[in-house]
Amino acid sequence: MSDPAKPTLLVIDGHSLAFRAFYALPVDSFVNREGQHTNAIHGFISMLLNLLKAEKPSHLAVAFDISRYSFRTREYPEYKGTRSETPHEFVGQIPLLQEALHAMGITTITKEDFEADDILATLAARGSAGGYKVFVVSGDRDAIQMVNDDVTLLYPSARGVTDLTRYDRDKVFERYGIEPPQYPEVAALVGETSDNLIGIDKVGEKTAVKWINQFGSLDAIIEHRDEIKGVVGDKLREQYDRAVRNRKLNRLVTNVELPVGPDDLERRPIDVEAVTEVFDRLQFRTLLDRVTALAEASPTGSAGTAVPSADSSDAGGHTGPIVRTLIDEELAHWLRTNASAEKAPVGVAVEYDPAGGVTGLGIATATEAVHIPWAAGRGDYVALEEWLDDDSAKVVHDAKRAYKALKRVGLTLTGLSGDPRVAAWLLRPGRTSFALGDLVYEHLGERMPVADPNQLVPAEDASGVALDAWYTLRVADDLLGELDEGSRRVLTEIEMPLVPVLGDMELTGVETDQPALQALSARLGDTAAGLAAQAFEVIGREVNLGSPKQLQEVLFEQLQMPKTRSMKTGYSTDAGSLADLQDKHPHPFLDLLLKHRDATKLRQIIDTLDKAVDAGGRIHTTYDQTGTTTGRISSIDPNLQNIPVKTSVGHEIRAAFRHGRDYETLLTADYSQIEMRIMAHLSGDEGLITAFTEGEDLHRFVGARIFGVEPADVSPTMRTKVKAMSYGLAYGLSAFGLSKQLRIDTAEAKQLMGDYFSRFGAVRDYLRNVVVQAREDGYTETIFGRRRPFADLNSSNRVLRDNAERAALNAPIQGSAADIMKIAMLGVRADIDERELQSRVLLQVHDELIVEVAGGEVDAIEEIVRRRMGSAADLRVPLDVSVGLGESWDAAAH
DNA sequence: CTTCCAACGTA
DNA sequence: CGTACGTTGGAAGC
Repeated sequence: MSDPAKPTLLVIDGHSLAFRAFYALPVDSFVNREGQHTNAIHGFISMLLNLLKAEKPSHLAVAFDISRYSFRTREYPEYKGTRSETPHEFVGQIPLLQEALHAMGITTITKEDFEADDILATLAARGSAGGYKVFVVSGDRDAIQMVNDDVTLLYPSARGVTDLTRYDRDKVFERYGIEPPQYPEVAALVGETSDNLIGIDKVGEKTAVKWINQFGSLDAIIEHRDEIKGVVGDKLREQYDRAVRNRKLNRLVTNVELPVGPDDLERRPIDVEAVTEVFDRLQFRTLLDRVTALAEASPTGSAGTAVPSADSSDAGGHTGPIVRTLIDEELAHWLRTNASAEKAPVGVAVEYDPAGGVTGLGIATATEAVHIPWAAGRGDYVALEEWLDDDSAKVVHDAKRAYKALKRVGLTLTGLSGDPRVAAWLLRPGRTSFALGDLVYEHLGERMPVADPNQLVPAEDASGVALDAWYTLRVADDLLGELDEGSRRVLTEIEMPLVPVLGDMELTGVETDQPALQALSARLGDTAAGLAAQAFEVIGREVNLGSPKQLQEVLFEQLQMPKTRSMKTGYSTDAGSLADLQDKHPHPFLDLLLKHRDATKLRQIIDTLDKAVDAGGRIHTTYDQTGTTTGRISSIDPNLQNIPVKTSVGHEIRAAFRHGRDYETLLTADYSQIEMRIMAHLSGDEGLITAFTEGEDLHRFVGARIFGVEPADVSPTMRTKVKAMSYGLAYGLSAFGLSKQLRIDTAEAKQLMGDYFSRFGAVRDYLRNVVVQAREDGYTETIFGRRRPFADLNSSNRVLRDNAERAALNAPIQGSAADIMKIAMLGVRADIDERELQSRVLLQVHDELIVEVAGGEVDAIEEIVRRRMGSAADLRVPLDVSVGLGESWDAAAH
């Protein structure tokens, strides 16, 4: 333990420790979803957290080398010359580590022309002179010279980076038999292979220590070199200049000019929001927990607490609200006084029961919070019901969930003005958690009280939901303040009005022909079984055809097929690879396997749908309003946005989605080529705009321009190529990718791309500019101001950077399309409500809406849908909408 | 029992 | 070496 009377300074050699960590942890076990290796960062942070806990330093800094070059390499170019290339997996981890450290409030220091150890030595010297107890963490043995009564070296052992050996004066003496300042003299005599410093031949540690103890210093040894007998004496006399040079180079500089001194390194609060962002990106879950736990424990020293404590009497300036339970007239009065339409928004939270019902409500202003027990069928909540359904502004976390739960118990939630979940998503769509507690912690720096998990029955006072409402309001305020104006408008004008629209779509569900699904499943089951039997016959044994591992055995060992694309776990057996194999090495097993996979996959999809059918024969999906990074909604449980369509079985599946008994038909409406139209709009490319305003068939028109023929003479092959090219553009497709997809050679693909861009140059300019702009701004923006931040556009890791560039290229296009569809949905809903029609939108599949049309409303709905979808945005090209009618989703397709 | 991966469905 | 998603079974880790 450190002396409580003395401040403790901890200084770390960032590069050497990160490098140790890199070799201590398996590279392949630490890769984030973007392919960035993180093992060095993980190991380093883990070590750091252990140190913070164990040593509780009051002052802290991490020093980094700027480059491999320093005054030492100028003096002796061979210095560290034997070091090999930095492994590519290590590249890029250092900047990320520095980012993580900054988020943790830790100072990092670099100094041109010096090595990190010189910085450490300087800080250690100043710290020790300034009355600090100093810990130096370095993986470089030269750091031993810094050790004295105030300075302890923590040196990583061979076992790993978290296992540090403490070298104080006694330990150094015990290990080397000398005092710390003498260590570099020993090292100078012996040499240091890792630094490419060659010592005196035949002199090892034993000899060097013996001489030092005998003569007192390196200078004295050299002075008395004639007294040393034997071969080593000869070598010393021959080579002593080596020791002199080594000593010059391994002397750490203790007076580097630094912008900071020990006193400036007082530990600062951890920026939990920033840490969460960085760790999310790195996919450090347990480390995030450890850091936040540390932030809560609050560091030592007078820097203050890392975060205001949840204790409301503490810092942060917030005292807890007055919590009361109100019903009847008292509640009515409270609502009139505190939560009318003229007042500021209030927070609302719902207490859900496990079945999806409601057991209570919380409503809160900035200073007061009210708990309302709810029991279905009680008649004394008239004022509450009216208030919920009026225009007074309500802020609700996960508003869609609340809207649905309340609607199920007969309450309508209106006036939704904000949702911290959605706001946090708009601020940073890539984040992993949108839980209220996490948002509160990050943005307010407070821990929400959690219910005691050991308590089976919730507390009697049930103030929990009232406090939820209070925190909801406060965190929503904070988030709103962080949003830029464009994002705020997306929140209030698109996302919040969309909540009830999506909620009603989910509650309504879609009618399903369950017997048809089951029959289809059985049929595919038979098919699959037959195919499996044949496949087993062909290979003479039974294997699990669904196991990539067992398939690899069959294909590459038993059947000796040529190796396919290699993966982490072996060689790929995906459909593309199998098709390639069939070309090179035809075998009946391959075809049977592909067909079997097809049948089982479809059956699995059908069975999933079958299980999701409710008692009323309908399937209810849940739309995740915060599920994507681009602005789209996603669909879960079940996912109705990936129902097969391309194959004949796909059509049969879609034929099982039908209109309800009391409705006349299904109507599907979809945007044609919306993303290409958005590209035309955003790029302002005259050619592309003309294609959309004049051309009958986009790809034919574009093909005619590219190949220099009349539209009528564009062959199907030409059209296919142009279509692939056009669609690929918005995804950042390369010539290589295009050639692979079209099975043409790269030269032809390059030619095609060149021809395309020579005719539609503004498209290329636009796509380039998106990336340039995003690199500058750090984010992309849709037509409506929805932002998506990008962290890796300036990454030194090419894979990361390229991936980020393609995503940045696509984000404004995909995102604007998503915005347009959402605006259209709001318009359709507004018209249906206004005209009191009975028809209802059931599903959204990114560029398609499926509507269940009530009797006699077909014409009205078609008009509404066409008009609202067609006018959702005012672009330089028309938005084309195609509409189909039919008794099933399949029949209504077009 | 949980987490990861390969594979594959959609726009 | 093409963006954005969700679900699945098997394998591997606990």
